[in-house]
Amino acid sequence: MNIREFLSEKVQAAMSAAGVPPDCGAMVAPAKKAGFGDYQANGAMGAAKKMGMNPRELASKIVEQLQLDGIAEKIDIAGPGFINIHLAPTWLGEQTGNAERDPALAIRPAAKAQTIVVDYSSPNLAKEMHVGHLRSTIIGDALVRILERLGHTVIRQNHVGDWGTQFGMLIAELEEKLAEHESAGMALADLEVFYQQAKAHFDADEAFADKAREYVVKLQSGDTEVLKLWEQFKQVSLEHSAEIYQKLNVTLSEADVRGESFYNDDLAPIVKELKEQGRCSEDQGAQVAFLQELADKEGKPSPVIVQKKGGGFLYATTDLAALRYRANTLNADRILYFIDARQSLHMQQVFTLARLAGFVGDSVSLEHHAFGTMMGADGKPFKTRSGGTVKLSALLDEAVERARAVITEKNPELEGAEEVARKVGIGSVKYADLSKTRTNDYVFNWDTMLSFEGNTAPYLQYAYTRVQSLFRKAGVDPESISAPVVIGEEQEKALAIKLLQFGEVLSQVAEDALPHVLCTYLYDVASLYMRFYEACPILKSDVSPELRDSRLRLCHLVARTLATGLDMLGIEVSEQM
RNA sequence: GCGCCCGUAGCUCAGCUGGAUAGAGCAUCCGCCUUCUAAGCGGAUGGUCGCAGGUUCGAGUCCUGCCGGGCGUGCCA
Repeated sequence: MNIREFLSEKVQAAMSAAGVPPDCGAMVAPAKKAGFGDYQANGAMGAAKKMGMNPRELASKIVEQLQLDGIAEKIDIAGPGFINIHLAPTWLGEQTGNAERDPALAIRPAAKAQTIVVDYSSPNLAKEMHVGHLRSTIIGDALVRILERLGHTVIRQNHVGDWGTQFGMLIAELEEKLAEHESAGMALADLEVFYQQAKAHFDADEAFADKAREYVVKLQSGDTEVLKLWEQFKQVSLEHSAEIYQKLNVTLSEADVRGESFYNDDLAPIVKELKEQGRCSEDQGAQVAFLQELADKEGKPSPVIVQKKGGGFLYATTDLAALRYRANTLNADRILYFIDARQSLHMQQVFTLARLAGFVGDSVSLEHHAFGTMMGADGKPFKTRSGGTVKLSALLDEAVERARAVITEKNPELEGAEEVARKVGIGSVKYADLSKTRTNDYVFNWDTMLSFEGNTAPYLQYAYTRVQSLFRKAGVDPESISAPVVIGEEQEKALAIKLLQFGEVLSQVAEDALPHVLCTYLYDVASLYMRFYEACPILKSDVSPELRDSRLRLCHLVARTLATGLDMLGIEVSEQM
C-alpha cells in the first residue's frame, strides 16, 4: 500500500469532480505536524488561484466530492485551504495487518524492471584503501541492494585503477623484491609503504627510473614478463580490497572488477572513431574534442583531451570506452556513478561526448551522484597527524574495538559479544556516512562517526533487539498470531502510518540515489517504536490477549522493516545486544 | 577570470513537487530503571535559515546581486 499515491488518486478524482482543471496537482503529503491530520492535500490553494476562486471555498467543494468512506475518519479544512485527512484507525489496522502478513512487506517491485550499471568503490590498486573510499563504496553498495530488492537487474562495476604510468614504477620495484626472494604477498603486505619505497627509489635512482618508464611501455604493448609481474601486483592488491569489502559487508566480489586495463584495447578505436566523426582534432600535438555544449559565457568550448601529445590515452578515453561498453554490451538503461564531486566536470564532459559520438543512446540515463571530499577538523582535506591518510582498515578496527568496550560495560553477560561488536562497530561507521546527503565537503570526526547514541546504527539495531527480546520472552512465533491489528493509542497510529510508508520511501531512494532518505526513515520507525514501547505495554499481565497479539504483530512488522531496511544499507542486526 | 557545489541551533546534520509555529542527534540542565533490554523515554535551553533585493496568497526552498568557504578549470586519475 502506497498511502500517498492512493490518497493522491482520491483527491485528484475529487478535484476533477469539483471542476478543477486536470493540470492542477493534488499535492498530497504526510502531515508535517501532529494536529494537522495524518496526510494533507495542498492542491486546493494553487488550483483556486488558477480558477480565480476563494481557496477555502474550493477546498470545501473538493472535500464534498472526496470519497474516503472507511479510510478517513475525519477531513477538515484549515488555514488558507489545507485539506487535512485523518485516517481511520480501523483502516490503518487492516493495512498494517496486510503488510505484516506479506512476505514482501507490501513493497511492490518497480513498474519496469531495468538493467542498471552501478560504478562504485573503484579504488586505485597502487595504494591501500583509505577513508576517502568509504562513501563511494558504501553508498554505491546500498543503492545496489535497494535496486535489486525492487526487482532491477544490477550490474556492479568496480572500475579499479590498475593501469597507467605509476604501475611501471611499482612493477619494477616488485621485480627487485622478488629477486630478493620475497614473495609478492610479503612485499606488498603494506601497499602504502611499498608505494613510498618505490617512489623514493624512483626519485633517487636514475637507472631505476629509466627501467620504470620502460616497463610502462612494455606493459602497454603486452610484454609477457611485465604483464606477469603486473598480474601479481594486481592480485595482491585486489586481495587487500576484498578483505576490506568483507569487513565492511559490501557485496562487491572479484567478478565485479572491470578495471581501467579492461578497456585498453578499445582506446585507439575510440579515438579513431571520434576523429572520423570529426569530433576531435589535433591541438598542440594532442587530440582534443571541443564541446560547444559545455561552452562558457563567452562561447569558449570545453576541451577534452582524448589522446596525449606522445600518443598515450587518458582517463577520459577510458571512461568513454567504459560508457560504450556499459550502454551497448551490458545493455544498461541507467548507469550510475558514485564518484567524488571533484570529477563533476570530467563526468559531464564524458557524458556529453559519449552521447554526441553515439556511444550511448538517448534512452540511457547517465547519472553522476557526486559527494564532497572528507575534510579534517581544520577544514583541509583529511589527513592524520603525520600527514598520511587514515587507512580504512584502521578505522574499522577502531570502530569494532570501541563497540566491544561499550558491550563489556553495558552487557557483560552477552553471548556472542564479539560478533555483536563487529556488527555494531561496522554498522556505526557505515551509518554515519550513509545518513548524510552532503554533496559538498564534510568533516571527518572519530567521535561522531563512532558514536553509539541517538541517530546511529546501534539505535536501530537496539530497537530490533528489543522486539526480538519480546518474542523470546513471550515464547510466541509471530507468524502464528491471527488476531487483527487494532490501532488505539496515538503511538500505535503514528507507528502504523510510518510503517506503511516503507515502499514509497524505497522508490524515492532508488530514483534519487539518496540512501540517507532511507536512514531517516528507519530512524523514524525506530524512534516511534521506542515511544510506542514506553507507552504501550505488551506482555504485562493487565493486557488482554487480543491487544497483546495486535501489538505483537505491530512489533513484528517493526522488526522486519528495520531488518530489511538495515540490510539494504548493508548493516547487520543481532538478536541481542 | 570562468564553472560546479555549499552557507540552517555551540557542534554534526535533516527539511520531499514552494505550504501552516524551521526539525533531529551531540553537548548543557531537570526528571524516569523492584514489572516487556536505560545503547532507552519525557521535559528544558538553544535559530536575524550568510546578506540585500525580487517573484506570490505564501520563500529555508524559486530568480538576481553581493559576502564567505570548498573544489574544478588542456596532456595524473
